[in-house]
Amino acid sequence: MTNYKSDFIRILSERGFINQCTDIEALDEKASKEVITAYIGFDCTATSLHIGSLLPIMLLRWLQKTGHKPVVLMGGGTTKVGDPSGKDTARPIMTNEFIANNMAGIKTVFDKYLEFGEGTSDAIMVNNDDWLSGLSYLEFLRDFGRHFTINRMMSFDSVKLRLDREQPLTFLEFNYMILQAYDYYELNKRHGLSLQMGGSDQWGNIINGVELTRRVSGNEVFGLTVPLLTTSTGQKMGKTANGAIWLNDDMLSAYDFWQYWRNTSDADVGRFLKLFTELPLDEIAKLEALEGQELNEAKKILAHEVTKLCRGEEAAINAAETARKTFEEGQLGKDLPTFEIARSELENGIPAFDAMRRVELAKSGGEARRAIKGGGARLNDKPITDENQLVTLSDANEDGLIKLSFGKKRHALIKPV
RNA sequence: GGAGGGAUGCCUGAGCGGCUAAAAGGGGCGGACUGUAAAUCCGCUGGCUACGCCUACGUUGGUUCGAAUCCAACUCCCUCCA
Repeated sequence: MTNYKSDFIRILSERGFINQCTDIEALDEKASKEVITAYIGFDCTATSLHIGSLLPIMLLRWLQKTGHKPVVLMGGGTTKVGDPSGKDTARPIMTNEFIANNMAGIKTVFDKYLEFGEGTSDAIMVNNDDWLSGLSYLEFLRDFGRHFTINRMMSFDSVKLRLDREQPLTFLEFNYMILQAYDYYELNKRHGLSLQMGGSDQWGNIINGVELTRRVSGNEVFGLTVPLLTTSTGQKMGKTANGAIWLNDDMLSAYDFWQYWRNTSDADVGRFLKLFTELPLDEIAKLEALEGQELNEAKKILAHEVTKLCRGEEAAINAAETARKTFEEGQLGKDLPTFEIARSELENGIPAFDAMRRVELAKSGGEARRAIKGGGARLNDKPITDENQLVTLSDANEDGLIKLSFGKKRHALIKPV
């Protein structure tokens, strides 16, 4: 490993953030001498980002921590087009209202990771719709279109993937990379940005921007990507039986968020501690060295640290406590998802399969029935043997709660009201 | 504009008149084993209070006792020709 001069590049390198960089030595040199302003773009395709975006966010956080200036680019304009990178079908066109709504949801998460303001290393947020929507087609083609050759565009992975698989790539999507490249030029001009970062799937888009900026304005700017994270089992991160692991708390409870990290595979613990927490490396090295069952302690620390950043310390502590009660003491943790059901209804009894569905452990009655048949459903920790078995008020424990479980890890409570 | 090929469940991909809620693999979920891990083995994988019913094989009609399978039109895609 090379000895980097700047804190920024050195830390990224030590922690495993760097996948590719246009010119790491020159960037390091620059970062060691002056405050660099760097940005990452975020698509507005959903009302919240999920943990797939956490790595880029941590990147911005380290940037700020090492004295540089982060710029969060909301893709309000580019989301109207849709990034074809890594996708083998076009995404449906999203309405402007939908995009605006998504952007509002996504914005909230950044306050937790970055300091916004007017100071030299304070973060700012910009929206590329501000300059993209007003572009005049013909002028844009003459000023910027001439810098792109089709020959070269065809050689990018995002394009090749579609062509190789004989999937259609519309002209709309084909233009995405040009718009993103233009973003870089525009941000360099407006705010003096000299570094664009992103996931490794953005490499092609990023170097297009680097080149466009150099050709049009003659400025040397940089690009840097983080690895596309997969778990050691080769899965993309962030999917579970319940859905995606969202960053926004109204989309996923802190308990479920905590649990996701607690369930990290052994082989991933060290890597994730380096990437997703800010613990010192020597401490991580100790945790990583734990073996067998003891590694579970490292997973709890991982879960705590990540949850603390994203959801706050109190939420992290509560989640840990609920998990401890649920798994280590076999009791009921108060953060388990709780559903209110009318007393009168419970007096008559609700069939077990229906109760499973009502507390959202199963998506359908059929799924609940299958779980029961397969021996994976439990009422107050006792296996449910008959799918029509009634859940009644008499199943409530001393605190007046009824516990239903789907598998060993997913639990929910019924509160009679 | 002309000629051919294609569209199947979360994905890949068989089926080409009844035995097909649709082979096989992947993924996912559950169980056993464990450490709330991995690997391995086993089961499940459209909906419905359910030995039955309903919706499904691009869309809409048609042929037939019966269609994912045959016919027609349409939509979208691919390849070749102009």
